[in-house]
Amino acid sequence: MSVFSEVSTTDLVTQIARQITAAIVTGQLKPGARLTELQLSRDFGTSRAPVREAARLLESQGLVTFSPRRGFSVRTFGATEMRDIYELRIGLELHAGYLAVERATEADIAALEKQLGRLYETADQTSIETQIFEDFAFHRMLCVASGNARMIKAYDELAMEMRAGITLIGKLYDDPQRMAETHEPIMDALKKRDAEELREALRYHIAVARDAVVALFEDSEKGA
Amino acid sequence: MSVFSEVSTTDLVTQIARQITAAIVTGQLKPGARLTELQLSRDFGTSRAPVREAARLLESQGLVTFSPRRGFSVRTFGATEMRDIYELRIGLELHAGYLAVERATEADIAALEKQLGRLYETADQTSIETQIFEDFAFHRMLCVASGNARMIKAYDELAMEMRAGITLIGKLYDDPQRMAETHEPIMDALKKRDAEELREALRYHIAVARDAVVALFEDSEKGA
DNA sequence: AACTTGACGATTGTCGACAATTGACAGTTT
DNA sequence: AAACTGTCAATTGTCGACAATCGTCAAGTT
Repeated sequence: MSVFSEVSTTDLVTQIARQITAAIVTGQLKPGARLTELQLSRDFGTSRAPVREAARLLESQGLVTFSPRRGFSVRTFGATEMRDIYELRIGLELHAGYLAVERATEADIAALEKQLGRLYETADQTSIETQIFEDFAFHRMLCVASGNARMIKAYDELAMEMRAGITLIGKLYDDPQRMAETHEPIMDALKKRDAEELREALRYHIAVARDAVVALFEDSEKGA
Repeated sequence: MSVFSEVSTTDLVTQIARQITAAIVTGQLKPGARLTELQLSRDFGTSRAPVREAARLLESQGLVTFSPRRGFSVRTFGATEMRDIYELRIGLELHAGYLAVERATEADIAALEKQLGRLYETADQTSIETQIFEDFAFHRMLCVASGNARMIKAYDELAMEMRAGITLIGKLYDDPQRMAETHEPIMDALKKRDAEELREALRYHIAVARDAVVALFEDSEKGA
């Protein structure tokens, strides 16, 4: 074992993608905004090539859209799109839970309980982004507990889109404390390794989130 | 309404991505094979830029892997990876069926029945690829019938990986006729709009495919 | 006045070249 | 002989430039 740790040599594409992603999910870049390559390359102090590749990467993640000869734009989210995303998440996460009941290790469950604790800890944080981050981390851990790597990848893709959409709305959880509490039935069912109970707990939990998000989107669409 | 139809101006990236994809899913490019940009650009008669972008596109689809400073390689599939993929597909497609029971239009169902007919028609085809293609088309239509656009996208991503993996094995269905027949219970349940029956039909159908594929991969891994 | 045409600026599509890094091989030292 | 070091070919990372295309807007025509 070496005394030294590796030095990071992250390439430009990764760095640029990260920065654009951050700008989108934090709402600094609003949906529909055009991302011209020249402008971005000026901002980053690079040439257009890495910017293009980073943008294509984000396109595959569903954060930006691409039209030939028109370039990249920050993805716009509609109510039906958010409904679709959450609906898919239900199918995904219910199955992750089903698998986790059989496969979750004690370490997995311990990690989930610890994460549940973090939900309560951050409940008084004013930062919505932090709360969302911790909430997503909990659900991601459930996917990890499913023992299915592809499941995690699929969840990450969805989470990115959900995060961008939620940030767009600006608010979601009226009561963070209560939000944390609604994870308890999920935790209980998993600890009991009761597949059916976990299924229902998850279905309810995500459906509530779906309805809240979709309603907010529908309102904002009516208003606009 | 114009007399003329649009002329295609597909850009190089799309064309290149298509060709590489075809080469991978048909097995002409074997897993692990390195894709050097210069070589590819020579083959396609273009510069490296479009090749890089096409390769990154395929990476996001899971067909090729990318390592910094090492470039692109055709993705290698292992037994556990294929198990994960099929497992996720189960969660996905079961939920698609659940939604389709409520949302499928008569046109959706008619399209599915027509596609079922094509399964029988192509059952005597020697080309495995054609059979796989038609089979996948059937299941894709189920996702379409779910009325969830995001579901279709997720399925397409999975299908691409499944197709590449299956082609790698070279064979899958011993009896194409029987393969076609096993779709009947799915069709019946959907026509009856019986959610629970459809769920079980799909679960069984996909689980059989999963077991077959995983077994083939495990054998080939033992052999190698 | 409404429509068509033409030109212009902005932006993307693609290219060829150079710099940086990697992996392998040979040469050298102990 | 083993290990280390230096060199070199191969490949990727990045760049700047040119050509092609699109949207816009003004000018011209009916």
